[in-house]
Amino acid sequence: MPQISPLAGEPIERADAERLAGVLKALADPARLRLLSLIQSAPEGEACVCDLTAPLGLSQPTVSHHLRILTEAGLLEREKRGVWAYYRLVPTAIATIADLLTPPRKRATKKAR
Amino acid sequence: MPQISPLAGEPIERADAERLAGVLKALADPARLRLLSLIQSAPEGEACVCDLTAPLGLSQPTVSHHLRILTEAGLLEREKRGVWAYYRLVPTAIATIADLLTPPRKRATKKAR
DNA sequence: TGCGCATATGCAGGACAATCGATGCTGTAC
DNA sequence: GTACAGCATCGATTGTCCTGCATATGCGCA
Repeated sequence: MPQISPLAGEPIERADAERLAGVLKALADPARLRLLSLIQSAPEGEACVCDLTAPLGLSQPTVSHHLRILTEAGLLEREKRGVWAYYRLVPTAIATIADLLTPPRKRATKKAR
Repeated sequence: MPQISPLAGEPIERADAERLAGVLKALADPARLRLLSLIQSAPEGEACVCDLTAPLGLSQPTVSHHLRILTEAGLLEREKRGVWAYYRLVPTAIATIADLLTPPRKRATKKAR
């Protein structure tokens, strides 16, 4: 995931706005939010495509499509084991996004970049 | 802004996913992120449309359109003073979104709902 | 009352995205 | 080797979104 300056503080640059919007766009879909939630709450914190189509009520190609978008956004990582493809959350990816949205709370305001 | 259950914890409901995606979709646009940033960093924490068109490089109707979307998402509030319309951030709106994305960190993990 | 400015709305075109069926690819089992 | 299961990709369709132009609305001022 690229380095992005936070939303708070001085006015955000155009390029930063586009990068942040790109990641947020990956998040801004009901199916993808449910995918993240399902994977995160799965037994080992991982799930394969066949486990995800039924709960979502979407076709397998569509689920694959959404998983691809989440992976390219840096939110998921993929591991192929046998015929199955296991997806899991990239550890701090979502928290990083949340931090970019939230103005610095406790810490001293440091001007990044 | 409607009550939404957080992304972490047990699998998110379809309706919650749609609500959260709705707000995120309002955020997931470069022009709107820059609008939020510009307004937040403006002198009094507020700005009128005429202050925002030039920095964005977009037409006035387009800026009005984006401000409308942000307002309807509960992220901005509008106050009409004379011929001008002043927009400011809804105090904790963005932080609330960030909290929904972030799993509980310091606190004991309590399964919400 | 009439004019001008700041903003909002309607409309349309072009670009992008979600979805699915069909198909290709790659391991596994027999 | 052959058949099958899981997954990714392709192509097509449908819908949604961003943007600007034209226009309407509303307010202040002379």
